[in-house]
Formats: sequence, C-alpha cells, structure tokens
Amino acid sequence: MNGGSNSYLHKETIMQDIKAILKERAVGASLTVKGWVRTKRDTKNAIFLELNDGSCFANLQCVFDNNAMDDALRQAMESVSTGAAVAVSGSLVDSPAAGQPVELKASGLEIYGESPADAYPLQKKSHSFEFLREIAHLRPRTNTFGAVARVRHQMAFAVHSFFEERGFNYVHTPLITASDCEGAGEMFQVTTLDLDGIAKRGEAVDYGKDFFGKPAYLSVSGQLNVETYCMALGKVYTFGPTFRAENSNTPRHLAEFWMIEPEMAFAELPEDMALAEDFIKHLLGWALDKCGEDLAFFDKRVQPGLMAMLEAVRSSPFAHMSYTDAVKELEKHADAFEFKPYWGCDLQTEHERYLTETVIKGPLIVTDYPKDLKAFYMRQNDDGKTVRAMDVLVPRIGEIIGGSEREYRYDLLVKAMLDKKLKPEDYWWYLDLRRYGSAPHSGFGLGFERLMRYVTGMENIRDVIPFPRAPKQADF
RNA sequence: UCCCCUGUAGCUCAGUUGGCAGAGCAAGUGGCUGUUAACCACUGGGUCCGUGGUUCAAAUCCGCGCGGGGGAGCCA
Repeated sequence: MNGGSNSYLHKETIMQDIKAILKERAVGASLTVKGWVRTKRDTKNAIFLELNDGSCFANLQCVFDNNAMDDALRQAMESVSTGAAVAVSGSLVDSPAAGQPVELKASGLEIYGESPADAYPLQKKSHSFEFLREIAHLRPRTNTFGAVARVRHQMAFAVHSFFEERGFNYVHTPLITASDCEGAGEMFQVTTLDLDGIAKRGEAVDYGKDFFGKPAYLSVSGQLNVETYCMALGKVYTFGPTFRAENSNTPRHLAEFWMIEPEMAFAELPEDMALAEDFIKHLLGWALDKCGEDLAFFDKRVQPGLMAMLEAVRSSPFAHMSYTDAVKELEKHADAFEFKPYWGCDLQTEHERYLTETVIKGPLIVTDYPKDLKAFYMRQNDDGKTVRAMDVLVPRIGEIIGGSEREYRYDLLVKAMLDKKLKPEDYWWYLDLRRYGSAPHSGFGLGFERLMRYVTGMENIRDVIPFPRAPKQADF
C-alpha cells in the first residue's frame, strides 16, 4: 500500500478515505490518506496541505511540523503544489484551530504525481463554468464538479431504487434503431459505409451494403420498444443514453443525454401522474438525505434557497391543471406575454414559467393537451379534441417530464397515425401490441440532466454531465 | 436555425473622442504568520480570437470567418 522505496510513509498505518475519517473522527488513530492537494499553505512552524480524495466534499487538513522535517521530507515537500497526487501518513488529532474539527498531524509524505504550479490550469481561486468546460478532463477536481458528480451518481442510484421498490423491471432498449419512425426529433445516422470514398467516386449511396442493410440511427427514445416489455412484464422502465441531432443551442438541451422512461400496464393517466410525482419526490428526498454536504455547497454558492425549495417540493402535493384551464389562466394575463395565449397554441416557455413561477409557485402537472400538439400514440379523449397527455413543469427548469396514457385501441391508433402522415406499416410490431392482448398503459420520460439541473441548481445542462455533447461540441 | 451580447496576461475583467497594453487574482522571489479564498513587498508574464479593409495611426471603426454566453424554436 505504501508505494516505492522512496516512500516516507509510515508502514503501519490504516488506509481510509476522507469521508470515513471525517465521519468517524477516530482521534489518535494512525492513518494514511491518499488524494490530491487542493491547497498548500506555509507558516513559520507548520505547513498545511489540504487533501481531497473525492470521497466527499470536505478536504482533510494535514499539518506538517515545519521545524521537524528531515532533508528528504523537506525536499519532497518543495515539489508539492495544488493538484499533486500524494499520500500522507500521520495521526488524527483534534484541530487546535477553527475551520475543521479534526486534522492529520502528518509526518510521512509520498508524492505520486507532481502538478507544476506554473502550468496547472486549476488555481486556488474560483473559475468560471465556461472556462472549466474547456478543461472537462480536469474540472471534476473542483468543488462544484466533484459535487455534481457525486449527486449525479446518487440520483442514478435513486432511480433504480425507486423502481425496484415498486416492482418495476429495468429493460435495456436498443440504442441503434433501423426504423426511421420514432418521430421524437432529428436522428444521428449510424453507418459503416465509406462515405468519403463514395463521395470521391461520385457514387450513389447503397444502404443495402451498409452494416444493417438499410439506414440506421441512434435512438431518440426507448419508449416504443419498452412498451413491448410493458405488455409482458407489466411495470418496466428504461434508463439509458438518448441521442437527438437537433441543432438546439440552449442551457437545457444536449445532443446526448440520459432519459428515464417508465411504462405501466393497466395504468391510466391519474396513476401515471401519481407515479411521476412520487418519482420526483423520491429523487429530491434522496438527494437531501444522501448529499447534504454537496447540496449545502450548491445552496451557498450556486443557487441560494435551493435546499429549502427541495424540501418544500418534497413535502407538498403537486398542482394539477388541464391545458384548457391553463390557457384560461394565461388569457387573464395576456398582457404579460410576447406570445398571446389561445386554445390550441403550444405553451411557450414564458407561459410555462408564468404558470409554475407566478401562479402555482411550485411543480405543476398540465394535462389533456390538444391532440394536434402531441404525439400519435397518446390516448384520445372522448371530446375528440384532446389527448391524455401530462407535462410536469417546475420553476426555473420548465418541462422536466413529458408523459401520457397510450392509445391502446387499434383503430384509433391507426387513424391517429394517418392524421399525422405516418405509415402504419412502418409501425407493424407496435401495432401488433394493439392486436394481441392490448391493454391500457401509461408512462413518461424524465430527462436525467434536467433533473440534475433542478436538484443542484446548476444553470447550464452542459455542467451536469461529465462530457457534454452539443452542436459543434464533442471534445474529450 | 433566428435574435442579442461577447472574445485583451494562466483566470476574471478595465481600456475614454482611434494616439506607448492595464488592474485584481494566479505564478516566481523575499518577509510575516496555527494557516484555512491567508497577508505584505517586489518580479516576470501579451499573436489584444483569425482575416481583409478604412486611417498618418486600430485592442478601439467596418466586412467576413471562428469560438463563448444569453434569449427563442425543437423537446427531455
């Protein structure tokens, strides 16, 4: 554990991560800590190294006696600077100074990797998120992005725990699809054809020679596929990457993002909405319970009031409003909008924000949208005008969930396809679900990174995923 | 894709009517100090995004290109 022959570590110490050390506070214990130097401060009598090993937000302060270092240790210390990877051994003591309850009274030091101070991009100061985005390989070493990474892990884990507790099966839907009919946005094409060569030779593209024998794409949604397993296992969900080739350049869109799509057999829209509300509350509650230290940082430095907001959402019922009522509400305040609301209009961002931030001041579920605004597979209401869709809107983020009860009646589904200029034969296997044992079912999609924006308070979606992909942006 | 803003030291930014390139932080050196966004002094540090133009003179004005941010649309 102690490394090479030039080690100045004490050999008989216990290796622990900083999270455990700060939790247990075993004063008197001999310890070895391995991590990265966040800051180094010299004084006459002591040298302070603050170490972070990623296990938690907090650093461990290691204190070396500046008057009791031999030449070898002093020389090693000379080459330690912000960013260096080191191991420090010593004994845990109560800290005589304010700022930390315990600290490591250090005597051993080993350097694994230096980090030249005149070149290392991360300084002992705050950096803009825009700058850090350009060094995405180093930004997880900062307070903010370390916290984002830990929260992201916990949220992914919470997704699975939520569905596991409720008897859902996790289904892996394909990322590559050869059907050009998912209808949820522009798709990335996948090919093994030599496009350069074909272009140089001036030939026409023959997809019969492509890998799949026809054009193939990255999936924009797992929903249609997961419905097949829903009609067999009852309660299912997907959680995986999703790809949209839209040329959208906003703080809330990515070309590659992660989406969670549950689907419940025999469930109608009210159960779907209840699931969505429980899901959001489970996730926010999990974050509050498991990531308090990280959230406290976001609350202090990124989004003041964040934790109180999350607590409030967790403990109060979501508001409900039909699309028709929402438009009536908006029409009362038509002067406030650039786009005047009317029945049949798509709700603009300004409309959604007004509803959640001004009218409701919290999460709002809007239901029963005009059928012309929504996808073909949504269950049609008896009024002939609306479908059983529901969008969960939250302040600051806007739409975080989009879902619906699905149309399970064969004839009505085919008619909806034709109305939207889709070819039923392209959806033959999807239609089979309505021919053999069709049943009411409902589901929704939650954008994982939008959830992350909501939970952390981070404004830009590119800062809540490790390596964001967006138009003209695929570095790292 | 459209609209607006923006690009100057490692980072964040200032730079007046077009007239010798600046500050804070970071880095280096020294000092002080159980420090904790440490403090004090000194030092080094520039393709002013690129390109073309206007001008005696361009970081500054104009055209084009590229990058970044915000808003809109698409949506999760």
